[in-house]
Amino acid sequence: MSDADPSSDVATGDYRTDDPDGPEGRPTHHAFWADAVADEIEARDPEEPVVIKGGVSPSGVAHLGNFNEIMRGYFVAEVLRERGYDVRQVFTSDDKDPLRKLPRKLADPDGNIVGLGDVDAGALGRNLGKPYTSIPDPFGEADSYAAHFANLLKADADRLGVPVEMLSNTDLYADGTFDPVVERVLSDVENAREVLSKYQNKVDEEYVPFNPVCEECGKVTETVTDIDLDSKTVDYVCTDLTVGDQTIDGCGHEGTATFREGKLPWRFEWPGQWQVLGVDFEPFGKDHAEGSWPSGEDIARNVLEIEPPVPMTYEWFTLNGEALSSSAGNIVTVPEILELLEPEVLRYFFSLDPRKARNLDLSRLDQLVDDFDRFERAYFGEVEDETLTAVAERAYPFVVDEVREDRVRLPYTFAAVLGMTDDRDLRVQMAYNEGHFTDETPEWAIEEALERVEKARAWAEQMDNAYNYRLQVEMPETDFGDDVAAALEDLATFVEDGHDGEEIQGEIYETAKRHDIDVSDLFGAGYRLFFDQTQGPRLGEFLGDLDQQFVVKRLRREE
RNA sequence: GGGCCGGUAGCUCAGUUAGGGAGAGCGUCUGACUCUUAAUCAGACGGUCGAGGGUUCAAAUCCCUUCCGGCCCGCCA
Repeated sequence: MSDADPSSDVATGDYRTDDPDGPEGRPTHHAFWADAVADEIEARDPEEPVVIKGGVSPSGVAHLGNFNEIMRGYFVAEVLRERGYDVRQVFTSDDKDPLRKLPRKLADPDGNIVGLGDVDAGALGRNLGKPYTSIPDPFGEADSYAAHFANLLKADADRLGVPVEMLSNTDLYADGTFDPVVERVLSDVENAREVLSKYQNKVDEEYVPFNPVCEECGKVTETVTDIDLDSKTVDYVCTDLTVGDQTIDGCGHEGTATFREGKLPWRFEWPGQWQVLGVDFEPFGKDHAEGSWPSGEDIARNVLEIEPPVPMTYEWFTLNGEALSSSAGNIVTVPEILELLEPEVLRYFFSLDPRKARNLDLSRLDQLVDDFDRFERAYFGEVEDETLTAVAERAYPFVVDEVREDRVRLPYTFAAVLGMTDDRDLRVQMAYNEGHFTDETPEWAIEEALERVEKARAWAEQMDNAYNYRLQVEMPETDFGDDVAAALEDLATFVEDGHDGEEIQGEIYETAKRHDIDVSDLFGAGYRLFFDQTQGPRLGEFLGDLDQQFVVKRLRREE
């Protein structure tokens, strides 16, 4: 590609494999995007282990969007492993970056979002400008602010069953891993300037692409006054750091730093990671597609003289129709979403085409789960949809921990109905009655299916939606007319005589007719008695599943 | 202003590489089940494929123009 041209055929997210040397002489079509990416990596004949990287700057909250960095790479890693490659998936925490401004929200060690007011904000404020790894963990548990954040991400990756190796940029500088890159950039500083200046206006003849950490105040500095390649040190002045419209004061100290006591600016650091880690593939958000990627590619080739990794741009997704924003509170974390659905459903979400911006609508999680269930059935050949089946055949095994055909999925909204009662036996019975379980269903499948009930129940409660009904253990307050009361008594007798749910459902209509009351009034009375609401699930069949004596007593309004 | 990506049914999306029948699920409506009440079953409705033009025997798909949304084009990451 043209060096000055920021557009790139690969960075656009167009990952068709188009290898002119391919034996077929034309692109191979893949149903699953990760296969196409894997083709591209394979075509480069990579050394093993193949390295797949992701990375972010530790911001304070590990939200679902950050997970693109891990999950997109995960699918490519799995495809390559299946093809017989040894694959190493790494995640770099860009933790030598300075804290530039106070985060408005943080995640506590359990992943819960808390405000700045819940921690010592003053202590954080005094650390502005220092590397994240030099700042104490606001929650006092991890080694540093950066470590706290990295722990959260690692825990989330574990929850999703993704084996990823966490790497600290700070460590990579400290242990000398980055030495060759820093030496290269600083020994060829004019060329480095020239390349970067195509992308950044601020690069002038004074610009030195290295930011020493001030030995006096600990802040990341920007003013290098001299480079000594022989002793591998730079001289610097700790000047003010401008961040947007804010200024972080420098201490004015003049000192000398080794190549390990500072950091490269991001535009060099990223390609530097590719070099020292031997990165073969890296997904990145669309914000990088037209900024860092073109410059990174250029720097890799023309400053470091390495081949950049296969890139892939992923679209951002929105949450409930709005951009993810921790400051605006429009955020969801992995632990939060795992309260509402199973890990495999979340993995499925990330297996979808990365080019498409997707909206994660929590109020319609049932749709996502239904889609997953259908995807799963397609894998087992139970869906008449060739396209979906083709994708499922490739992607499904990477989405679930284990492929097991006997698995039972209760439809999510049905699971929400089961969640109206805490009685496990009742839940199982209702699922039997609906044919989701049979005598053939293994016990483990029942156990796993029931886990979705807890998720769907949490969803119904959090969304306070049409499934948020609770079977009332205590008798609700009622105020029925004589005719309704008489009808309820009739119904109680009917139930007492022993009838199944279907019969009870029919009898509700009959009883209402006999007593010359509106059917809706009788249903309303039933919903009041059992749910303390004006509506609810299909009443007769629900009652048929409950304990008979309980139903009879409740209909008679006895405690 | 320039560039990149996206726009297909009410919702969520597949289909766009390599031109040929406009699709799925959910929702909605109707009906069935002794039954207006969210878990069953059947059927139907529903889209000028963002818009306009071009190429073609044939365009959601290729080309041009254009509208809308997101992102990049300061610094930083």
